[in-house]
Amino acid sequence: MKDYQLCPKFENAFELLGKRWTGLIITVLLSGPKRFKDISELIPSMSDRMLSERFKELEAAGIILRHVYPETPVRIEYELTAKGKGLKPVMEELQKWADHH
Amino acid sequence: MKDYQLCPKFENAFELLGKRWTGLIITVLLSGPKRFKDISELIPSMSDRMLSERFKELEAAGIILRHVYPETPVRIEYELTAKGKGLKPVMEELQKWADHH
DNA sequence: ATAACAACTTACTTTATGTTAGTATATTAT
DNA sequence: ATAATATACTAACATAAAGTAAGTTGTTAT
Repeated sequence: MKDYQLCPKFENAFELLGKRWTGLIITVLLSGPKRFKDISELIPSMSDRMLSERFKELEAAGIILRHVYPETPVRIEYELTAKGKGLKPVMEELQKWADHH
Repeated sequence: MKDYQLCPKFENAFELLGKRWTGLIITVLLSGPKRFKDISELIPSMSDRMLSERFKELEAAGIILRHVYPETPVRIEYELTAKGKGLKPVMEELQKWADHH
């Protein structure tokens, strides 16, 4: 029964979300811009190394923006782009599912 | 701005979907029960080894069922449980997102 | 007896992730 | 002046996950 065909865009989406931590990082950012340390504390089981790597991937994918505020100490915030915010309904449905099952 | 708290159920959801191939396998199964070879052909970049491993994880998580039909050659089908089918809205939202961005 | 087929499994290599320690820059404390 | 603190990382190394290719099992077909 091979009645289904995967679409490349959908497969691409999973190359991102199918990586560990990516979904949680995006979810946390849906509540507003955050600093490195904030996210690190909200997802304590994730290492700094992974957060740093995921930030770079998400920025390259156009899902987050990196803002540098030259205060002292320097403040760097990560914020979802429109593309990133577009994932909100996905996360909401997933939250519903997680609650039910 | 630490105004967000992750819920454990949601984190669990990402322990599954945050693994490579899991999302695609579930998506393919949303169109109906499939055999090992069917899925393997629908997702050609995935190895048999991974499909086998993911099937076991998904079965253990109560997301798919394994049916054995003692024909010759034996037919084995994998089918989503109610819990598995519950992910349909998630995948639909993700598909929408993938189309727009 | 040999080949063909589905559904895997095994052994080995490569990549991803985890762990711990360290760097750069600036301010504050002693 | 020196040490301590803070943020935002990076580097080096170890372990776990995933990729690759070949092999196994059980059955039917030739």
